[in-house]
Amino acid sequence: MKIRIATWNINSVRRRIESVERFVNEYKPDILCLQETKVHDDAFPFKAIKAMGFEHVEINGMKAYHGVATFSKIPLTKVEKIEFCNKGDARHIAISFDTPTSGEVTVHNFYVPAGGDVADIDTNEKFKHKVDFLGEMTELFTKIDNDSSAIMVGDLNIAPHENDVWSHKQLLKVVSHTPYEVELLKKLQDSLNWQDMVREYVPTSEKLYSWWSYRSKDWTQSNKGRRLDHIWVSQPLADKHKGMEIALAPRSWEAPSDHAPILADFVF
DNA sequence: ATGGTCGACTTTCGA
Repeated sequence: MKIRIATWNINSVRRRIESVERFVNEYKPDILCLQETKVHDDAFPFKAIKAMGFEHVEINGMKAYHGVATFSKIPLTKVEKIEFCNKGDARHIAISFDTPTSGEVTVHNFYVPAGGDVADIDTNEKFKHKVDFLGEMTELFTKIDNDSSAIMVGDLNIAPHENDVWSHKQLLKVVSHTPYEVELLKKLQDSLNWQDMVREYVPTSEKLYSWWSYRSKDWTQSNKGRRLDHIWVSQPLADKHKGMEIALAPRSWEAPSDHAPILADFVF
């Protein structure tokens, strides 16, 4: 059973529905996880997504902000949406499906709060939200059995390694790369002994990014990126993935998202 | 140069 899973912060699914369609046609994911859909469930473009071949469309949205969605061509055995931090926002959706070799596999789709501009929980409510959110995620995965088959994808809004950002020194105090956030991400990774799948394919000695700011005339020329998007797998799946790609082409499509999609191939 | 650009039922905020 070959399965291709993709994750993409789309920055408004309605503004970029044509890009989603092009991405599906060209990269052919079996499961597609989107973040920042920015649309209330009542206005979600269901028909367009189903027309792309996804029979199963699971959404968790809110008006104007945040929102995640997971589309699947594979029948689902379970769907779960967890509300973190009791703030009424929509940042998680999990789907499960059956496999011949790994039992039931669960794919968690996350959009972690960006955290605002100042890395201080006392003066910046958004940063406190980010810290609390990561804490609740860690708590959740600590409770889950280490033998379970789990995949976590999404925009975690943290670039942990020195080569996950264009300049380690210049970003040390910038939210997304502060030592405190990196420490919290490490705790999250330890909670289920997650494998950072993407870095299995590109060693930490090499620069690797998935996001480039809109505030740059030519993102390819300045190449001031950060690796904010991730795919992690639990230990039972550590040898089930067969390939990975950060798809750079969609970042140059017309009216692009500021994030590039990431693809992961599995054989179960 | 403390800039710059996106998207959202918007004249401002979140990213």
